[in-house]
Amino acid sequence: MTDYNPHSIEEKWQRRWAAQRVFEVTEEPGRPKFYCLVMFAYPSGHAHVGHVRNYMIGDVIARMKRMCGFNVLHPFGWDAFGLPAENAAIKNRSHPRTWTLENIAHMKGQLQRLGISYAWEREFATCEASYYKWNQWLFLEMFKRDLAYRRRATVNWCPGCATVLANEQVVDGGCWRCGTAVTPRELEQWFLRTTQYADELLEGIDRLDEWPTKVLTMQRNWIGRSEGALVRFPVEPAKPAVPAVDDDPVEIEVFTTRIDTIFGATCVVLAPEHALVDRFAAEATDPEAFRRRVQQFRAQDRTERMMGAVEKEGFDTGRTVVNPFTGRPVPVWIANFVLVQYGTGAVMAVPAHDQRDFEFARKYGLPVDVVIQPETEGDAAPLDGATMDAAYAGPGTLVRSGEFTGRSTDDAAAFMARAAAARDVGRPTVQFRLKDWGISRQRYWGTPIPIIHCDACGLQPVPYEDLPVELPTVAEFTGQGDSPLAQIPEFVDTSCPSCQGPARRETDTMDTFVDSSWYFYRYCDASNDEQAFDPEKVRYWAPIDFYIGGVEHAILHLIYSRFLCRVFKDLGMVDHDEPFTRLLTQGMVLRNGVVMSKSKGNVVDPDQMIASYGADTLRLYEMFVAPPEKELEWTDTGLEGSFRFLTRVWRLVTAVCPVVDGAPQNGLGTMTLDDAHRALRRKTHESIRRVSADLDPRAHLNTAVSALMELVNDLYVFCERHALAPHAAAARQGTSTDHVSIQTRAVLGEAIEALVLMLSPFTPHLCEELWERLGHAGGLVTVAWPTFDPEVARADEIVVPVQVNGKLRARLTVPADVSEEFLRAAALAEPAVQSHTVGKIVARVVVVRRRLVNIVVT
RNA sequence: GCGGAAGUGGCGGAAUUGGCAGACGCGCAGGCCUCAGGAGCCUGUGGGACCUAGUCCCAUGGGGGUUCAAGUCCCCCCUUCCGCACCA
Repeated sequence: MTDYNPHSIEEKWQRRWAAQRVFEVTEEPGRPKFYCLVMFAYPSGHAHVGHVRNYMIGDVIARMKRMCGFNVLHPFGWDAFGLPAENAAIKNRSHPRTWTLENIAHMKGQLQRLGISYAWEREFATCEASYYKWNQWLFLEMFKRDLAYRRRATVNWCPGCATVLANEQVVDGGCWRCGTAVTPRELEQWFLRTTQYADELLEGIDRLDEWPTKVLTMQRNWIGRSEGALVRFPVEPAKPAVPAVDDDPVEIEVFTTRIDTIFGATCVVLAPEHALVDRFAAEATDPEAFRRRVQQFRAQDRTERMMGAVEKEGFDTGRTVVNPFTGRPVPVWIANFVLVQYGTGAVMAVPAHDQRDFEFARKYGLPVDVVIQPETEGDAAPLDGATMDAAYAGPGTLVRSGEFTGRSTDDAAAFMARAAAARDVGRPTVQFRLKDWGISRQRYWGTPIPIIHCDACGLQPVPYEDLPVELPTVAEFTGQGDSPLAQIPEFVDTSCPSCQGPARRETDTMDTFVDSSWYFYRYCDASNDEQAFDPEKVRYWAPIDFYIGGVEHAILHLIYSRFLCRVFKDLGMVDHDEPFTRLLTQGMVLRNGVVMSKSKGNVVDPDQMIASYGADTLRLYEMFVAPPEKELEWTDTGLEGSFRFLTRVWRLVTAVCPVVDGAPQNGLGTMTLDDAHRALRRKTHESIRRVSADLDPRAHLNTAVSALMELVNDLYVFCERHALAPHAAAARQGTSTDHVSIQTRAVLGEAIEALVLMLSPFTPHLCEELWERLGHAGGLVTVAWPTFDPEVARADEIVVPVQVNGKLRARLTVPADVSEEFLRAAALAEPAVQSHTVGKIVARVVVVRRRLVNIVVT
């Protein structure tokens, strides 16, 4: 018997898999497909054992599904555009491409050494023109349909990265990547019209029943649908002493979800950034003082203001508007707690029924007018604006609300919104927190936006035949100036496709999330240079059956992808509603209680682990030690335990090879077996049942491994009893198999082969090697997954616990198919039970067949 | 503040439908085998009590409840993690 030597085994099988292209697939109509995908990688440099965890999870599922007869697409690629490459280029005075390609080469080697079963022939990197050409094509299709548009907007500017960020990329007021506090900036920007699909994106969530609820909740919150009404308050003229800046009558439009409280609106409040603020300042008696106060609010830390950490402050503009429902004038204030980016940037304040408004009113002595009275119980006093100490936001009956007085809040809001529409002072509406997706980035290392600016013709799409607009090679990266592309005249200067006159290219590049929001379709047809993908191929493979990735993409990537899925559907290129049927968000890998990361200095390099223990040990350890969704605390001793287990498997299988080789397993059904043999068969079939269910549909990889460990433990006991290797005592008796019965050989053979097959998704190299040594040629990648016989898996004797008043008192060993009556009688006759029932009245005996007996005494 | 998930031995974690709590592994202890053991194999390992071959009690964050039966279902509270955060 030779020792378990992972290195030679792993190299041997990795070479063979590649040479025989065993993981490459094509469409096979009529054969069930399975699209297993892990989120592709940003090539940041070196992957650590935390990065590779999800690749290993995906590999277990892919390999298992392959054995179950599915045509499995399991591709990999690179999310290769992005800032770090550019920053590294600035630092090293090199080119982002160089840095990126080197990292890809290294990380690909790491994944290949782990034996992940990717269809490498479909690999691509998004920084290749053959990929981003289709980004540009997609952009133009959207531009044609008005789903991509340009407008001047206040955007989130990250001074650290010197670029714009989408709302989704601002985390706690800072840049999601570098953490620098973002600042507002006015720029012409490109947007994708995600709001067009806001309702669809929200409703679709209800059908994503194989996604973690956490992700669904986050998406619902992010979309932030809110039903309410827009109401216009006409602005009254400024005092005659101050000339109006212009004579247009103006209105302030507010969004409210509580139009039923509008009779209690005692002022209207504008955000400091509201469009009317400047005009009001100009028309104020002391414009300078007015502007100074506004400026104070605008200067307040944006983050803190958004997070409500700043005290509510405001001032009266001196202007009034008319409440369209009461006809009475109410003052207009400007306050720091009103957000310009939500709704209309103006609100009506109803202090009696909104806590924020209440606090504001109390601070500045504004009236608190109660217009909703709750259902009073008994003699509770009705609400009084003068004495309340908090707003009442609950349900009730409208009071002092004109013709609406007496209505219930249940339907008043909808009714009054319609009334506003009838009077032409407002309308019912739905607000979303979700905004259109700003995709302009003032950086080099991304997809150039294929638009040409012509002074005569305006925005002109680059003609399709001119795609791709390739990134020019930039000689040197300095990090100076706003947009690298804008500094390259050869790139910028072009001619208008429409009038042939001189024109300028757009110099913004696309947010890299555009690249990553449709790459899964490209895998289906990765080398197509005629179109983004052949819809027929995507029809075969999509949607993705199993998608694995980090929960950090719960909002950004997964909403953008769901959005582009709908765009492709409208383009007639896909026919499914949702791109990802099932989503698994894997947990992080920690070491010493903190997330493994280069900056924390606690990373473990997979290559070092492979050098010490082999890839199979690393794979098994990460699959076994925690469920996929949970965090995994890295321990060296745990890893050694996994190595020990594989050594145990190796010794077991190689030792019994001569015994089981050629054993007549197909005769098992007719053989007469003794108890020990039946027990092992039962364990084998029970293990097949458990492992199969644990992998699919449960994806409880850790319990699947423990079931296999149990099987191995039982096999060791069986071998010891039957004087077989690998036990030391047996080994001393020599390797002769003469004493081994045909029954033993058959039962053992069945168990060993099932073990090797079921372990193979976890530790494929080891299992391939063992499978070959068991006498099978041709590899096991597509060998059928073992099936179990429920009759064999069922125990013929079972242990039934007996409780008295819910406390365990005895155990009965009985035939599995025993009747309830027998169980009941046997339980009552048990001495250990009788000692607790003697002298008492048996009130009830609960018998659950095959589970337990509970005797209730009083 | 709102929403979500979770809380089980010394540790990682099991427990598909309410039915023997602690599978499997790590660690620890003892034994076998050995020149040796940081290899291998076997055994033990939630806590406590006692009349210690055994028996009994307690135990899944805390407290109530439903039930013959609760880690699992319901209510209240505590803690941790995550998400959203003045969204009108």
